[in-house]
Amino acid sequence: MTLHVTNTLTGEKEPFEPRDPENVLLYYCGLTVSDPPHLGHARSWVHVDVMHRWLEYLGYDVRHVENFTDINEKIVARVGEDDLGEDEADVAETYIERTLSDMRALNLLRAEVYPRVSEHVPEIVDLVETLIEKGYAYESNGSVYFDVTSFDEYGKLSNQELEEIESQGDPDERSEKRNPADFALWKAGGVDEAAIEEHRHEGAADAEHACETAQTWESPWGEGRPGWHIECSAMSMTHLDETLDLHVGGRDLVFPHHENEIAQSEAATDQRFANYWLHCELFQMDDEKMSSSLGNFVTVEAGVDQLGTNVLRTFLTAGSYNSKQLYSDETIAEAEERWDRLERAYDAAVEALDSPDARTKVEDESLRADVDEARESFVAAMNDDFNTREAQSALLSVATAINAHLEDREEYDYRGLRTAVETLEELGAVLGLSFVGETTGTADLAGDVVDLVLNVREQERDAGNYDRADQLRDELEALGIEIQDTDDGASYRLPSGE
RNA sequence: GCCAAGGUGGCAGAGUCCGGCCGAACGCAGCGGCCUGCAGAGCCGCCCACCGCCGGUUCAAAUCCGGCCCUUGGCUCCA
Repeated sequence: MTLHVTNTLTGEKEPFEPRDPENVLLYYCGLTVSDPPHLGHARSWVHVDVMHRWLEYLGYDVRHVENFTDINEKIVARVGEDDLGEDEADVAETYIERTLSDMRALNLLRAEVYPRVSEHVPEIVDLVETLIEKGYAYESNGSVYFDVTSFDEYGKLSNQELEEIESQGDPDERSEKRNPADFALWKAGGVDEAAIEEHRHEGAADAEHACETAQTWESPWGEGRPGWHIECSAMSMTHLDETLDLHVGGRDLVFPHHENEIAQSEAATDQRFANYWLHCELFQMDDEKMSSSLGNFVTVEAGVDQLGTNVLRTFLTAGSYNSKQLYSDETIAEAEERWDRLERAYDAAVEALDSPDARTKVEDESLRADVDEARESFVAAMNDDFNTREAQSALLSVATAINAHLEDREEYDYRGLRTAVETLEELGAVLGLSFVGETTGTADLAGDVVDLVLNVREQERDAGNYDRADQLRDELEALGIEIQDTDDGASYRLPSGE
């Protein structure tokens, strides 16, 4: 059973074969840092992170590169707003820091490099020059455009015919372009004020001033700024190779961004740009996608604060990366239940392992068989195009096996439980779920205080003062502390997230 | 208009590539039982699906083929 992935280029699910059997080159189209990251971004990040973790689990070394687009009109438009910064670079830096901190909060593995467009202008210029020399691009009024008619396979990723694309070109720019579908590799001059005006928020600097803060670079065609698409080609070639194994990004980038990346890269190198194109589907709000431009987003920061990393990651992987996912209070609540169920079973197993009864030689065949089976189905699910929903199901069935084993039992199967716990830890880690929370000093203290209250409650219960006992339980629950009475005393769970 | 993805139980969401083990997973909600002072958690069991519509292929179709309807995304701001 080997890994299979759905390749947008072919529309087929194919066996994954990296060029080098030991190393995988993974490029992820990162953010334009003009807004705080939202849960839609987090969904893609987490899925890419799970891909990265699974590839490592399979034994590959993963070289993972993820860019930041820090040159963009939308960034310029925010100059002066709040404390974002006084020029384009400041604003970008503010959001890059914010993004990296959000990524840490989501427990993402770090990429090897986070290249920035602003640091790769020379490479971009080189690439553009190559394209001009090879006859794929032309200069016009100080700007450089890619001539789509020169690249026979233009449209192969998004499955469109060139004439269809041509008819949709922006009429305002036709004058400079040979073909309306041609796209800019290099844009002459500074930033267009009108473009800034369009994206300005309240409180931002006026458009004229903002434009003045935007950086321009020298080039063979005069002062100017790089076009949007060329950056990813330049950066992925710089930090990885001319041919990538996996190129991942949001579904909304298929056209024009990825289509153009293919055209300019393959034209320049005569090599296939990426062997596998994977696209993450978007969040579905009521009847539209979540996006920065629609303003209907929840920030990653708010999501982590509200739900905690584990619940959030459970939510974000509750559907396959390449299927749309419904974003609603109900679907979030469901993810919370799924995670809680996992965590409760895990905690119960760990607790049982600590008890003296666990040292027996009882063997529970069905526990062991269920855990083995769960592991197999987890592996099969992940190998089948990173099916995280199925993988979660496998984890949940380990939880059920643990609970069933613990039910009405005097003696435990130590080895069986041990395996179950290790399986949850190991496979959970593939999804970035962490059962062993960091116990901070304050959490320990809180635990001690809760124990104290529970002791008092226990005395009240023994005395038959159930009203008083229930009151204490209600008050603890009002604080988010969940109480469970068991045969040997009450246990509790502190609120998750912290 | 063109391109792409999808329409599966009350909800959510796998399964569709490679037709039979799908008598449709996992979870939530609901119901019954056990446990319990009560509650929760948990266990066992159950309910709910003619798998968008119509036609075809086949011994056999949610899965393959054809047509239709609907939804969503993209069509140069987008993860």
